[in-house]
Amino acid sequence: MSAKLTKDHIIDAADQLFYEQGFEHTSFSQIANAVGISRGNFYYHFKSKDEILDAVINLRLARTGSMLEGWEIEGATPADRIRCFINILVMNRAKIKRFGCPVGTLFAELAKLDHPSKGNANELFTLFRKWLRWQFEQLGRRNDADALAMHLLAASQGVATLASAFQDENFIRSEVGRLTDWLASIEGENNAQQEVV
Amino acid sequence: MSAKLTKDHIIDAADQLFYEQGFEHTSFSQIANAVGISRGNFYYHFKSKDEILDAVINLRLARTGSMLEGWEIEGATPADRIRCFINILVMNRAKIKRFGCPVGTLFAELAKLDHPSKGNANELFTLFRKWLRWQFEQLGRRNDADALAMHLLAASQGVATLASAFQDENFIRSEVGRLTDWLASIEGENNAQQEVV
DNA sequence: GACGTGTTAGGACGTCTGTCCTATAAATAT
DNA sequence: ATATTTATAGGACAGACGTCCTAACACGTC
Repeated sequence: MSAKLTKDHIIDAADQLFYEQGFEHTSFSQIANAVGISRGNFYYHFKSKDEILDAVINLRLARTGSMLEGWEIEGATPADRIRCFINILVMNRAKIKRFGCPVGTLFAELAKLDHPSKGNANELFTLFRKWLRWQFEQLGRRNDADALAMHLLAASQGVATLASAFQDENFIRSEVGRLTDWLASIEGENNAQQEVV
Repeated sequence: MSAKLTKDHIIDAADQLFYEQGFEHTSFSQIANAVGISRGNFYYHFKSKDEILDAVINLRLARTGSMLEGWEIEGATPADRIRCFINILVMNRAKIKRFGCPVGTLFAELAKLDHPSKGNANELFTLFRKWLRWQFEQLGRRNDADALAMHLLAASQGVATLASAFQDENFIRSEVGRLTDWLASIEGENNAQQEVV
């Protein structure tokens, strides 16, 4: 098998296991079993477990970037694009219920470990934050776009945490409803302002 | 030293270390060092690490219960009591920034480990949920008290997560402002309703 | 067919973990 | 003062971990 393929398989398997079990709780043996290679083969592809973690984070960053680009095309208006973000809570509700938010839970773990890659993991949050800020700016909220982005990010993190704690998918739906209404009210305010101007 | 005291010291030290480093990442050696006893002495007080975890959770449950009882006395109105809850975000902002919310991060870790004590840890959330629900009921929101309680819980979890991720205490302050306004609007609605009736 | 590079399997190494045993010291009761 | 319970220290134990070495396989190229 080509090295590139095996390496990608390792990263994919690690990505999933880190999400479901956490980084520290996942062992080389488990990843090796998932990929179907021997434990000793890792050193050829990665010098350490931390290198795998970095690769996983980079993978997630790339995938997140693609997703955001996709929404840029999919959503006609800034509000539509923000709704894409809000709706991932519903789309991924089953996994969120079981394992929480991939971004939030990874960061929380690395923060407790005070792990060197904590900063890299944080880039995932930053990616969403900047994208959302940009959308709110386009929506006409230039003064408080960042605050709105942070508020929305925090709301989605909270929803994911509680949905997981109480094993409640309906809570996701109802809070997504709230957020959608909140966004609509912002949209309305802005349109009203534009009409006035 | 009396057994009771040593046991309490162990639980206290474990409580702190579990919060700062996580449950799995904290070893017996670390707890022993913190307390100033030998590693081998644990077995006399606790049969396993999981037993220490349960003791820590019970300690947190007891402390949380006392805190809620205190707010019951401290706050004159239901809204005042809910404001006590909102304000712990500001009170504990330094620790939240460094280690996140003690309730949320512990649950997230145990959920990933699929640990038997996951349910016990969840009781911490339930304690807050029921107390908040009761306050919203007293505030006159009998129909949606639980939804409001969940919403407020989720909001505080999200604030804690992002404050930790972005190392931003100001974000805690601004979101607490938002939540206080939100609560005031609920209070206002309810008073208006009462005036109508 | 021999060669060299890229890739893999298997296992050794030292370290750390939670668990558990046993001997000793301290405290209490008789 | 002696006996008995309570509490502690120290270390043994097996297992798991991440790391790393080495031999062998698969592959094109000469």
